[in-house]
Amino acid sequence: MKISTKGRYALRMLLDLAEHRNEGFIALKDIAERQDISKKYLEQIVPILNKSDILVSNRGFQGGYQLAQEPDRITVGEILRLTEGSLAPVACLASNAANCSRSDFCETLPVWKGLSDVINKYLDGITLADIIEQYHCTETDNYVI
Amino acid sequence: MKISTKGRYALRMLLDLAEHRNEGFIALKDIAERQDISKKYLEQIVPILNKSDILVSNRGFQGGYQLAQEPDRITVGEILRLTEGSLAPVACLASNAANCSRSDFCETLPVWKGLSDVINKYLDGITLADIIEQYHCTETDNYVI
DNA sequence: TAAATACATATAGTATTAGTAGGATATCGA
DNA sequence: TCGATATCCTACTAATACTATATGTATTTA
Repeated sequence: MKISTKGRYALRMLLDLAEHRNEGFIALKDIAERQDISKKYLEQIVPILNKSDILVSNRGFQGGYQLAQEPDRITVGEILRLTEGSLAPVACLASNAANCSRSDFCETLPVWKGLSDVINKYLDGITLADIIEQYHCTETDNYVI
Repeated sequence: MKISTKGRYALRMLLDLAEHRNEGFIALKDIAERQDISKKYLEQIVPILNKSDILVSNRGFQGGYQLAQEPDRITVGEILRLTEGSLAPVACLASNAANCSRSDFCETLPVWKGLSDVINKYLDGITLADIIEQYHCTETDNYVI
């Protein structure tokens, strides 16, 4: 029941982009250095994000990445669903799930369904802008739905 | 971000015990057959639960397992924390976590902390009795906090 | 053209998951 | 006491996922 490095690094990368969003295209090299993440590994994560319209990229000299939307329009749920594949806590609830033979009489399915809803609802309620704002606040409370 | 078979099977085993709690000690063999889970694999999961006071076991002829508490006293959160090790969505929040060097200035930590709280709160709000009651209801809504 | 950068693909070690398998040990009923 | 039944213990294994590293190609701008 863990978020993988793919999801965590993607979030940190996009946060980094959000905080430098007035500096033109940001090279992956800079993000990798600031966040202390292998650039090569980030290169593997970027295409996942690039398929959606979260990122805009520019190749060549002084190329790099920019956010395609304002930080208050990008939610953590959106990022993690892309990178983790699915936020469903059991395979039978994932969008690409083969139909489980037990699903018709499974007592536990509603529990997992409810858990999935709670997780998605919480993460969809947090934007990149929320995280940055909270970080520069003295307030250290958690996010609430 | 998945609950493993250990946690899912443990929950189904305890639900089975809850539903047969007036029949004395229940043999693992019977649970394994009813739930269609390998008995040998269940034998591996049981000791984890047996360390806490969720289960009472009886060896020998006509031995087996019983719930040590009423089904409305046993929560899903309790079961899953035992079998999954921890329900923390990131390693640095697990109880046995080595201190992460980034934790002092990590922007994302509050997000994970909040997610962890939401998950634990939801799962601690559901008991075995809740699941059984809901299953025998026509109502198919999800659990709510 | 040269340098910097994104993009693509292949490889690989390590850890975790999800079991199997076999036997040892304890306990109960007859 | 004996044997049946059941829990308990310890390895072993195949498959998969995780977490990268390595190498090379395409593209852009100065």
